[in-house]
Amino acid sequence: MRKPGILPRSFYHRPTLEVARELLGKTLWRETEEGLTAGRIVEVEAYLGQDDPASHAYRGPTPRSRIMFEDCGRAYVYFSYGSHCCMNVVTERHGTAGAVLLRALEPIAGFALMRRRRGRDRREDLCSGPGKLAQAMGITLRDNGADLKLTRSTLTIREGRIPLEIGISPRVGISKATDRPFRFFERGSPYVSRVRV
DNA sequence: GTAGGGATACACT
DNA sequence: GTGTATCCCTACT
Repeated sequence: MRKPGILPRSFYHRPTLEVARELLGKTLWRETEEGLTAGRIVEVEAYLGQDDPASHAYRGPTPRSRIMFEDCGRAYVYFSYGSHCCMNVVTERHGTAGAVLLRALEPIAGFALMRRRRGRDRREDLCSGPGKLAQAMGITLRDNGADLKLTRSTLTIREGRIPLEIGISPRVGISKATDRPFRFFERGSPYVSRVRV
């Protein structure tokens, strides 16, 4: 399969909310020994730094959140609720924390492999949530820090078809700063996570 | 509606 | 070093 061009550093080196909105429609590509999987980003959430109580970076850098303060265009992967990994994309300049959580993908390649990893058949069940998409793409804590901008990387973000209409809502699954409209999704997509808006 | 699961951060000793 | 509250969730009932 022919792959689109990789997003450059300048794409990530901007305010997090801007990057979050523009990540919609871009494509995430993953290559492993098992094969290729890819999906189009249809739902994201922005997490800021010191100003954002819902962010892992809120209390400054820790061993886990350190990467959010560093080089942009890398993956921040964390382990959650005992069984799932979630993938974020680091934004902003070095020293300023920011990341965009990838919440849902529209599968575009490697359907069989995604189904095998997920143990689910329906396309809507493969990547419709942050834990689900990490599982479908084979993303684990070992991918924490992976550079998404390098051709030789097995995890990359590339160009894609931009959405017709973008929806905005508060973030889900958080207990602090629940009023901020930091969730962006492709309106009408059957592949977004099934949470109330 | 809720069980499950493990890493993380921080308050303590 | 130990205790414990929390968590950017999923799958099942």
